[in-house]
Order: sequence, then structure tokens, then C-alpha cells
Amino acid sequence: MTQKQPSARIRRSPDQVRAAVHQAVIDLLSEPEGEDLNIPAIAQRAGVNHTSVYRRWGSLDALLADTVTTRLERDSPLNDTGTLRGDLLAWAEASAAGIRTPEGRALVRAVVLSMPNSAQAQSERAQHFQRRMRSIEQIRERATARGENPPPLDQILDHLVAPFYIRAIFGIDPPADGYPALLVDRLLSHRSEAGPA
Amino acid sequence: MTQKQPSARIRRSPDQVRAAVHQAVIDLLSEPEGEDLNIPAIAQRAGVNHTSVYRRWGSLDALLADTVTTRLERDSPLNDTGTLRGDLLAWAEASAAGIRTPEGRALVRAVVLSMPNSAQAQSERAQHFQRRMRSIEQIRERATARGENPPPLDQILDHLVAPFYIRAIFGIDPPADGYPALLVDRLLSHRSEAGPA
DNA sequence: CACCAGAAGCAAATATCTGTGCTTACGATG
DNA sequence: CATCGTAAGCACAGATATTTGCTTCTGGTG
Repeated sequence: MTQKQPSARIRRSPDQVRAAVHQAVIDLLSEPEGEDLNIPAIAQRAGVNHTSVYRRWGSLDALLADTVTTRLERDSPLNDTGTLRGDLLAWAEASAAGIRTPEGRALVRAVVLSMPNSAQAQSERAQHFQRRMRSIEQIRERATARGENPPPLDQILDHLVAPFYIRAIFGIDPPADGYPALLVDRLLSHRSEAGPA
Repeated sequence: MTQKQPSARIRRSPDQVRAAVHQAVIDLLSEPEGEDLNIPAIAQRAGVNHTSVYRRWGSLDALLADTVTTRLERDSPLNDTGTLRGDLLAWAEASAAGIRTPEGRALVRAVVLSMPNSAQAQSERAQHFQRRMRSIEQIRERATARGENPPPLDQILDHLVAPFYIRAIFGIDPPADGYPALLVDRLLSHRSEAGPA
């Protein structure tokens, strides 16, 4: 009769499932095989029933956004170095190190992929962006609190953040060791040129 | 008996189909509704049988890449202004104008989306990138031919191209009118600082 | 003008993704 | 230690996407 032996049914706790699914997303994005990312594939990779994924996250976008947010918060301690330049440099060093690994590039890719194309989403979009820039904002706030005069967000975005994103997207390694310092130097030297209003 | 009246079956030439499908891709990407892009939807929008799309392009990635390449080549005349600064400025102005429209942002988004994750694709990836940077390379070559000393590709990428991409991705409008000139100025002023080897 | 290669359209089959109702395990609470 | 809410797993159903075999039109060639 081979009873169904229901005890064989292994089940993991919600937290374990969450972690396994997040890891599966990163794994699949990092993988050489460029199969397209979808929920069934992620679930299988994570060893989780796909219905669990559908019920918890609902859509691939939501899952990607959650994965990105969780990972970035986990991996970006963002400790205070005492100066604006130090903080920016630390951020850049971490980013440079990050996009050298397939996993790190995958994360950036995920950020882009999870960006809602939709545009009724103008607000959702902005919120998404805000969250992504939170660490930069914090650096600016700390600098201001110290009495330093940080460059506007736009400039940091253009000259520090953008170069890392574009490299991650196109799969280009950052040029050399001094790269982060170079970017920070340029950013800060600019600021003095372009006077505030 | 209402014969099938086979003459009612309208058919377009391959070129017409190609153009209609490209336009449908752009239309759907620009549209406020953020429904996800897929081949059946594109085919329907283009008024083309979906099997035609499958047979001609095979995958959504390939279709996106083809669309992007065709459009960019069509819309980027890249005329010679006589100076390096002028050419760079023209490029930047065109880019700034481009990403102000939903269609333009959609195009950039398509570039990113069509970027092969795949990586057997390391070569394919590089080729994709090369094609995207072709206009920049041409600007550099012309400058060199004139006896000017253009900044290395890396720097142009970081300080001129990257800012436009990141803005398109996150849906941020370029700040102000003088923006392109500002970016070009910064790029060129840098070049003198960082001496050549 | 007849013929032929190439490609578009149609229909139907197959594969894959997405969602639902239900059962069952886990962990918290009293 | 009994109870209960939450969420995971299973089976199955519905919706979509992808592929295939075939027919029919188009445009070029001799």
C-alpha cells in the first residue's frame, strides 16, 4: 500500500524559504547560462514549491525588489569614517569590489530589472530610486551635520554612482586600483568649480 | 456557403513586417501601462501574426537588440561639427533630448534589457557594447584625425555616457538646460588634469 | 509570362507559467 | 501540553507563451 508517508514531506520555515529564494535569484542572475529569470526556475533552484513564491511575492518584480533591498542592507554596513571624502571613498571602494564579482553585478542587474517600467508608477519609481540612494543620502546628511558642504545628489549620482552602474550593466571591470579615489577626487574638485546658487 | 474568401487575407512584405514590429516594440515600451513585454503582445500590436515574429527573431532579446540597433542608427546622424567639443556636445544634446521623451527612455531601457545576461556571451556582450559605443568611437577617431587629443573611452563613458544612462534607467529628467554643456566641460577639463602615460 | 525561393499567415499541438483549494507542518501562546 | 494562526507543500486547473506543419502570397529571375 505504500502509504504516502507524509512525514517525508520536508518543510522549511518561512525565513529559510525567504533566504533560499533570495539566494536562488542571485545565483540564477550570476550564472553564465543566460536563461531568462522566472518564478518557476527560481523556485526549483531554491528547492521550494513555486506556489510558495507566488503567494508570498506575487510577481517577479516584487521578488527582485525585495531581494535587492535585503541584500544591499545586509552587505552595506556603511560605517562612518569621519569625513565626507572618507565616506564617499568607502562607498566607492565597496562598489568597485562589488561589481568585480558575478554576484555583485547580478545585484545591480536586479536593481535595473526591478525598476518598474510602468509609469503610472512615477511615484513608485521615485520611491524605488530613493531607497537605492539612501546610503548616499546618509553620507550627505552626515557631512552636513559635521559642517561639511557635500555636493548635491545630482552630482554624486552622475560622477560616482553612474560609472559603477554602467560598468555593471555592460560587464566592464573598473579600470585600476586607484579608480575609486579618482572618481571621488573628480567629484569633490568639481564641487568647488560649480558654485551654488 | 461563405467561402473562406482567401483574398481577404492581407499580407505585408517582410520589410513592412519588420518596421511594424519595431514600432510596436517602441510603442509598448513607451506606454504608461507597465505590462510586461512579450512576443504575442508585440505581434498583436503590430498587426502581425505572432509566428512570424517567432520565426524571424526567435527570442525577445534578439528582437529588442535588433530594434535598438536599427532605431539608433536611423536616429543618430552624427554629423561632424568640426571640433571635439562640438561633437561631444551634439551627442550630449541629442541624448538629453532623447531621454526626455518616453520613447527615448524606452530605447535606453531596451538597450539594458537586451544586454545579454548570458555570458557564454562574454563576447556577445562586448560586441553589444561596442556597437552601442560606436558613435563615441567615431567622435574620438575624428578628433584624433584633426590632431586633437580626445579623452580615453573610459572617461567619456564615465562622465558623459553613464549619467544619461542612469537617468534614463531611473526615470530622472536631466536637470537643466545647460546640463549637456556642463558634462562636456567637466569631461574635457579633467582630461588635462589626468596626464597621459 | 511561368516558375521558384522566401516568408507571412493560419490552425492546432505542446510546453510553460500563473493561480486556487486544500492538507499539513511549524512555532507561538496560553 | 493543548490550541491556533500562519505559511509551506501538493494536486490540479486555467491562462499564456512557444513551436510545428501546412497553405498561400510576394517579388525576383529566366
